[in-house]
Amino acid sequence: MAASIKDVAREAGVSIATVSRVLNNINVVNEETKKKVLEAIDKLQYRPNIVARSLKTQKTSTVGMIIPDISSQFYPEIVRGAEDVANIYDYNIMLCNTDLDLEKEVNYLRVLREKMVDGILYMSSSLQPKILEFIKELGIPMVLIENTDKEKNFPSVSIDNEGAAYDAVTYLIKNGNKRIAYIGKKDDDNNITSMRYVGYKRALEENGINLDASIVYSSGLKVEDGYKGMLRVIESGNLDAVFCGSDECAIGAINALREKGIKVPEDVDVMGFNDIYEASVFYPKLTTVSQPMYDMGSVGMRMLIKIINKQKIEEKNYVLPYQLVERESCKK
Amino acid sequence: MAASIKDVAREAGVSIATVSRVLNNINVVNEETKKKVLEAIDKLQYRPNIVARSLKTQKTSTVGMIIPDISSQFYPEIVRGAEDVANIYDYNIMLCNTDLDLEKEVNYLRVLREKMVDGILYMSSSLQPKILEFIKELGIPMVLIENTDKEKNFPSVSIDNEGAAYDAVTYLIKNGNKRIAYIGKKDDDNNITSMRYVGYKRALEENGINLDASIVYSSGLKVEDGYKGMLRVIESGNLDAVFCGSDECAIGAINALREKGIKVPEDVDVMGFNDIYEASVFYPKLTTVSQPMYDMGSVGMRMLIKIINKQKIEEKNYVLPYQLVERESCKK
DNA sequence: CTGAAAGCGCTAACAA
DNA sequence: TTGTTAGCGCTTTCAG
Repeated sequence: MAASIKDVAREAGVSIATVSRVLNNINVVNEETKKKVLEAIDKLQYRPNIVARSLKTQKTSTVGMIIPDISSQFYPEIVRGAEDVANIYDYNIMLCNTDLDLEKEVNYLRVLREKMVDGILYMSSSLQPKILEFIKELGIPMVLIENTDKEKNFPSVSIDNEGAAYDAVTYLIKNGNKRIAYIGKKDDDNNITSMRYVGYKRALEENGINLDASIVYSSGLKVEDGYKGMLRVIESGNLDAVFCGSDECAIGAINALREKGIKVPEDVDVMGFNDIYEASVFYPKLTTVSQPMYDMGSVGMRMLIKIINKQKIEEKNYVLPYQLVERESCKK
Repeated sequence: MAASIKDVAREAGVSIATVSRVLNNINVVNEETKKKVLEAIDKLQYRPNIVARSLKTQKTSTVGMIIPDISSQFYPEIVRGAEDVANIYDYNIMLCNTDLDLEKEVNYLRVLREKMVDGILYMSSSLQPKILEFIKELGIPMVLIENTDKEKNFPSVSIDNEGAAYDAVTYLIKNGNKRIAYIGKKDDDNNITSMRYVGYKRALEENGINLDASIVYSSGLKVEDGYKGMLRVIESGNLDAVFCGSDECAIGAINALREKGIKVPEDVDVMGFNDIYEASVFYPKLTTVSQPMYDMGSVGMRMLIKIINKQKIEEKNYVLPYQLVERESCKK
C-alpha cells in the first residue's frame, strides 16, 4: 500500500492535521514544520488519496460527459474542448456513450451520481423530457451542450440551428438555385436537428419559393441516409441544389450524385452542416455550416465548473456563433 | 444530502451491516428482513455511495484511458470498443488526452493513481521508456493498446505493423507497380508506425526492387504531411504508386496528386493505413490496411479487467489480425 | 501555530 | 441470521 497521510505525519514528527494543512495550503503553517512535512512527503513519495478526500469533502473533481457516441464524427472534438478546460481546473472526465438510448442514459446518470461526480455535461441531439426530469431530481449541476430544453430550465451552449439553416439555404438561393432539396431530420420535436428543416422552410418561403415535398427526404443524418435520400430525391426530376442536415448526409448525397453522373458543384450544389473534419478533406471539399464543436465543449465545461463552484455565470443559455464556410461543393 | 446507509438502517429497523449485506448480496439474509431493507431503500430512494465503498474496498470500478487525442480520427473507435465492454462489467472510463506530451502523461498517470483507478489502458504510438518505468512503479494494472514495449513487459494488444506494411506493399508490387514511394514515419525507434517503413523496405527487397531514397518522405501522419510529402516526392520524377503511413497521409497525397492533374488510381496507386472512417467515404475510396480499432479497444479492456480481477489471461500480447481492404485508390 | 478527535459512507471481521 | 465496531485516508472543527 502506498504511503498515507499517517506515514507522512510520523515521518515528519507532526500530526496528520498539520500534514493536511500543508497539503491544502491552509493557514500559515510554520515554515520550519512545513519544510519537514514537505521533506517527508518527498521521501515517502507520498500522494494524497483523492477518494478519501472526496468522501470527506463531497467533491470528486470529476465530471461526467454523456454523449451519444464518441465514435461518431461530431462529438470527439466537443469532448476534447471540454477536456482541455477541465484539465486547467483539475477536473477529470468520465465518459459515457449512450447511443441516445434512454435506458443507458438513466443508468449512467445513476452511476454518475453514485460516483459523486461534481457535474454533468449532457449532450443529446434528442432531449427526452423524462431524462430532464430525472436529472433535475438528481440535483447535480448540469449543462446541456448542442441542445436546449424548451423551457430553458437548464444552462446550455448551442448554436441557433434554425437561423443557421436559414442562412445556408438563403445562400443557396442567392447562388441562383431554385429547386433545393432537403435531406435530414424533420418534425421530431425533441430533436434539435429538426430545426434545420424549419430554417430551410422559412428561407424558401421568404424567397417566394414553393416547398416541394417530393424533394424533401426525412431521414437520419448518416452517410447512408444521405445516399439513400439523394437517390430517392433524384427520381423527382432535376434539382439545383441540396441542403443536407449533416456533413455525413452531404457526403452520402454527393456519392450518390457521382454515381448518377451528376457533378458537384457544376450540376448541383450540395450544402452540408456541422463542418466535421471530413468536410475539409472530402472531394469536393464541403461548403457547410460550421458549428464550433471545440468551443461548445470548452465553454460548456467552463460554465459547468463555475456552476459547481457557485460562481455566477454571465449567461445561462449560450448561443455560439456559427459560420458558413464556402468551399467547393457549391458554386460561388 | 442524499440518504445514506444509516438512514436506510433506521428506516428498516436493522443495523447498517444488514443493509450492507443485502446491498452486496452477501450470505443468506433472512427474506423478511431483506424485504424490509429493500422497502426502505425504495422508500428513501437510496443509492450507495460508491466513493465511500471505494475507500473501503480500495476499488473504484473505474479505469483510466490515456490516449493521444480523442479528436483525431483513430482513437474514438478504440475508446468506444473499450467503453462497451467496460459497461458490461460495470466499469467506467476516465478519459485523458495527452497529445503525446510526456509531461501530460506523467501528470495524468499521477492523478489516475490518486483517484485510485483500478487499471489503465494506455495508448501511444510512441512509447517512451521513461513512462513505462513510471507506470511500473505506479503498480497499477495496465495494458498497452496499439503498441508493444520492446521487452514485452506489459500486456498489450496491437497488430503486426511490419507485416501489414509488407503485405500492403507486396500487393502494390503484384499490381504491377515498381516505383513505389513511402510517405510516413521512419527511423523513430519508439514509434510503432515506423515499423511500416520496415515492412515497406522488406517488401521492396524481397521483390528485387531497389529502394530509392528520393521517393521516401519521412514525416508525420497527418493530411498536410501527406500533401507536402507528395508534392516533394513528385519532383523526383514519375511514380507508380505511393504507400502511406496513414489514411490521413493518403488523403493528403491524393489531394496533392489531384492538384497536379495526376489521377488516382489511373495514373498512380495510393495505399493508406488504418482504415479510419474517412477511408470508406473519401473519393476515391481508399484501399488501405484495416486495423481493428474497435476490437483493440474491447479486447484491451477485457484483458485489463481480467488482470484487475486476478484472472488468468490467455495471452499476454495479443496480435490482432489486420486486413487489406481493396477499394478504389489502387488499380485492381 | 499545532494537535486531538470526530466523521464522510461504507465493508468486513468478530461476536452474539 | 444479525449487530457492533474498527477502520479505509482524509478534512476540519475545537482546544490548547
